[in-house]
Amino acid sequence: MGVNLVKPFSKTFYKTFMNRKVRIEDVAREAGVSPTAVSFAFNSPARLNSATVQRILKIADTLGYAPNPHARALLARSVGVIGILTPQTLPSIFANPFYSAFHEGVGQVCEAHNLSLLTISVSQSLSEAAANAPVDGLIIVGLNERHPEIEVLLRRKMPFVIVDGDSVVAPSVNVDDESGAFQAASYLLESGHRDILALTFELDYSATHTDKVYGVGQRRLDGFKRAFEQGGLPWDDEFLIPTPTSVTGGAESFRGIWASGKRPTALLSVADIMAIGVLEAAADAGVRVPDDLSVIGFDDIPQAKWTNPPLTTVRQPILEKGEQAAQLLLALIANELTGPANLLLPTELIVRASTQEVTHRKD
Amino acid sequence: MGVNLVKPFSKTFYKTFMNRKVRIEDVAREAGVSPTAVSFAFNSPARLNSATVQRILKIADTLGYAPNPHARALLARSVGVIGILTPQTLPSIFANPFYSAFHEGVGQVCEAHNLSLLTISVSQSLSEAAANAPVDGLIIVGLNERHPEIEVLLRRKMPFVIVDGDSVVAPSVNVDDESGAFQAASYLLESGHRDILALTFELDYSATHTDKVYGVGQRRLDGFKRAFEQGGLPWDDEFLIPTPTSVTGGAESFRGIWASGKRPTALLSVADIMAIGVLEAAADAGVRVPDDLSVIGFDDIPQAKWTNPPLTTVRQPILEKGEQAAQLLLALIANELTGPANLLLPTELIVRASTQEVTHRKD
DNA sequence: ATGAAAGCGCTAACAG
DNA sequence: CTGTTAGCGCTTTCAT
Repeated sequence: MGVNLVKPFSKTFYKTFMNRKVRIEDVAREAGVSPTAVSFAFNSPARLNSATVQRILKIADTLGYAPNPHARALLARSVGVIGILTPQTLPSIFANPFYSAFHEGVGQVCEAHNLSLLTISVSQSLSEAAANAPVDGLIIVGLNERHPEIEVLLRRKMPFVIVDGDSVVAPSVNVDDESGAFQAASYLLESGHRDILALTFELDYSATHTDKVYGVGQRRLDGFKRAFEQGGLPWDDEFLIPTPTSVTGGAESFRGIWASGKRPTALLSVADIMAIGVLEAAADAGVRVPDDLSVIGFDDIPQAKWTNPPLTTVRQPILEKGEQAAQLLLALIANELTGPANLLLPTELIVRASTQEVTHRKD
Repeated sequence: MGVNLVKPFSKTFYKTFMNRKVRIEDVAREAGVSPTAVSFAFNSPARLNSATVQRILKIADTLGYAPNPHARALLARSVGVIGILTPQTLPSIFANPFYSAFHEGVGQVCEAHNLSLLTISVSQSLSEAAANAPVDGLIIVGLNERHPEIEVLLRRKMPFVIVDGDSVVAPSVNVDDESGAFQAASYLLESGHRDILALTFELDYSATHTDKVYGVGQRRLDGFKRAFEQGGLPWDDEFLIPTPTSVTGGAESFRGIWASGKRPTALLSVADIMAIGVLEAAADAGVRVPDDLSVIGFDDIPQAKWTNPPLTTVRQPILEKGEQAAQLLLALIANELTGPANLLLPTELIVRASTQEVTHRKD
């Protein structure tokens, strides 16, 4: 039964040592059974004589056979992978603690469902990247559903959920950015600050897919403005310092501000990582936080509490955001979503040591 | 030419609105051409009359067609995805700054080659997880090539590179852990410390796939021991405090040590995140670092310099490790690797403020 | 208990 | 310039 495995010139034996993967047919031939039997041995062993199953499995193992995941996915219409798509480069995603925490949340539910997580590289077209990705569904961060590239996905029936973006058709998860920003700015105002600058996301006019400014960035700005109005401080767009979303970006903005001669008593930042850069650059420049300058961030990434001084910031539940997004996506894929699912998670001001009343200012 | 798209009962029209993805055949029918023509329109437009291409593309767009990535991958024997496999849960990977930096390095080269990055969930069998993953190759972190589950991959001709693990057949990237650990311990010894405890990785006997202790963990321990020998301090396995690889793990170990009445003058840690937990717990307990306790980490994750006080640690080039691993993997996949490729990257002691001479100790 | 045959959706020789 | 045909590797009725 079955050709002896070690027969020197067995075609299968030969293939095993060539740079070609072993297919189901090779195993079948070597085991003297049909491909069907091999498939059964792997997928429904009960349908086969258990001795046969053993033999097949053993031969498969010897040959180093494993079912081709693409062929499987093609047939099963599912791969066990969900993707995260966001208009940023892969390295900048992984360098960003916000995304680490977000991935952690998504990872929790992936782990529970034994799914893997694909972080998608978007070099050119978003929709193209999405189309080529071997995923069962997508979590799209920082883009609006109405974005032309995203509408394509809708037409393609690719299941996706929107995070940090406007959405009515697709499920979505957002946090109350406006209110968080309002709290942050109000807190500063109430502490007596009247000379405040705001580090904002950059508006990248060249990238049609960057909607940050109309999404999260805009909402945070709206919150700042509302607080200013309410606090009786006229808003001026000159308060805005577009800053790269990174530690070094924040540091550079601080240096730029100081170099220009401006001496605000407080800095509002739309992201903790920028604020951390400010802290660092301020320390280097001998500017004391919070004595000389109050700094307030946004996100409450884990390291916000480790900074020196610990960062006052607006907490958003990043991990939960990831979890909810993943949960929503799985429900969508399983067709278990009845009705709209647009979540709005709360934000909360966390006062730590990087802010203080303006009256304490040394000069 | 081609059925009117909006004809109410066109089969394709119907499908478009059902929950079924549009296939190449649907586009072909609607455009009145063969599937081949549609394929050409997407993949080699030059081979078609440009008017035809336009028409096909337009119809494809209207229908919301995109080639099925699984079918494509099956045929092309490539998906444009590389995977990272490590015997840890997805959330713990993303929560770990070491992996963030590592992913960042891998992400740099992925981005350059327009590849996506799959972080694989390993619930049960490693080899099974690897087999089911739709990837062109794997970066395996923290496991030896000789591990039985990994040997399977070798037989399956799955291209992979080993990181932080022993390897002779597969390409690999390691850092000089032993020497780094030696430097760290020697530094402490030379600073007069004689009462030192070491936070080590946990040995998980239940998980056959956790080789940490025989790999990186063992090498770091070896370095510590050599330094002790050389420093004339007899080594005792009692110095070892197995600690979960997390901030909270480190904090708990600190509390455990203090609760047990031990008062070492210095703590050696095999990972920065554990050391950060120590710093935190020490601050909470009113133990001053470095006055009461010197703490030294390993890895030099980005946040090591932000801790309070900034952490003395052994730097390993994490980002470069990821980069090199990815580069090696791509070369392997492209069959451009001639001869063995086993990289050993250097480590370096970075002295910051969490350590000082023992003579300064207050008691 | 096992196998033959059809087909998942796509691409690429090879014809015409 | 366009279509026919034959798979890629696997699963799964349906038959035996």
